[in-house]
Amino acid sequence: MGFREDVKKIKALTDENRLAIMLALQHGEKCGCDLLEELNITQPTLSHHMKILADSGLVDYYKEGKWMHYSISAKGVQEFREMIGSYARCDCETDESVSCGCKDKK
Amino acid sequence: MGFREDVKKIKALTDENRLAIMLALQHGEKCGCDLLEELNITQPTLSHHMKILADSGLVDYYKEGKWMHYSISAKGVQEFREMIGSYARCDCETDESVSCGCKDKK
DNA sequence: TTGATACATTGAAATATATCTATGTTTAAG
DNA sequence: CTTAAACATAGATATATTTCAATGTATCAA
Repeated sequence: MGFREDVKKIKALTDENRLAIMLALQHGEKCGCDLLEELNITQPTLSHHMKILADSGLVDYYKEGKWMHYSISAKGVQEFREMIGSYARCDCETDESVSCGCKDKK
Repeated sequence: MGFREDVKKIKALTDENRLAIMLALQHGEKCGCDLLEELNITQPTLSHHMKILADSGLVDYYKEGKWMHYSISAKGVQEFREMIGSYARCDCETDESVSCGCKDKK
């Protein structure tokens, strides 16, 4: 099973700075220097985090002159949420034959 | 902001064994000894992982005699997915005024 | 009470991660 | 060609995480 790849993608969101970056990109594209001003971290640390977010597919980017432009990847986000859903789900919702007791807790 | 707590919850799913456990619980409640037979890990390691999953709220449990019974928490899963959605999302979907370019990539 | 089963806790070792300083690369302006 | 800005890479350090062996606790059966 491809757990390793999924773990790698989920780890993209297990850092406070990377969560802050996701929120910072929520309203549109930004360059690294913009992000640097919002996050109390050094430039190499930002570079490290952006590489992880880009590798995960959650963030798109392109280079323009000296600037790296980052943005949320709608496709990456959708795939990410579907992947999360494959683990964080409850079959009770759709399958009457299972008996994990979820319905009792609603 | 409460990034720290969210990071802690997301970390619940950043381990191959814990993902395997979530799948193993997908079709209903199981005890620790059942899970032990499916996962090539020792009992203390399973205990460690179950504590993390339980703390995250994704997994419910109750003790019955010698056995610990574990199951997916429908409520926990729903809250988890909503939390993930607050970071892994794209405002383009619902807000025409933003310009992160998501639409172009669909 | 004794022994066995299920599970938790402790402590140690190996590995992974986040962060910084220092330095390198690329681009553009003067 | 120089310089400065934006970003990447390398190396070091501190911290976190995973895992296991050893041990402790609780429950139940004989």
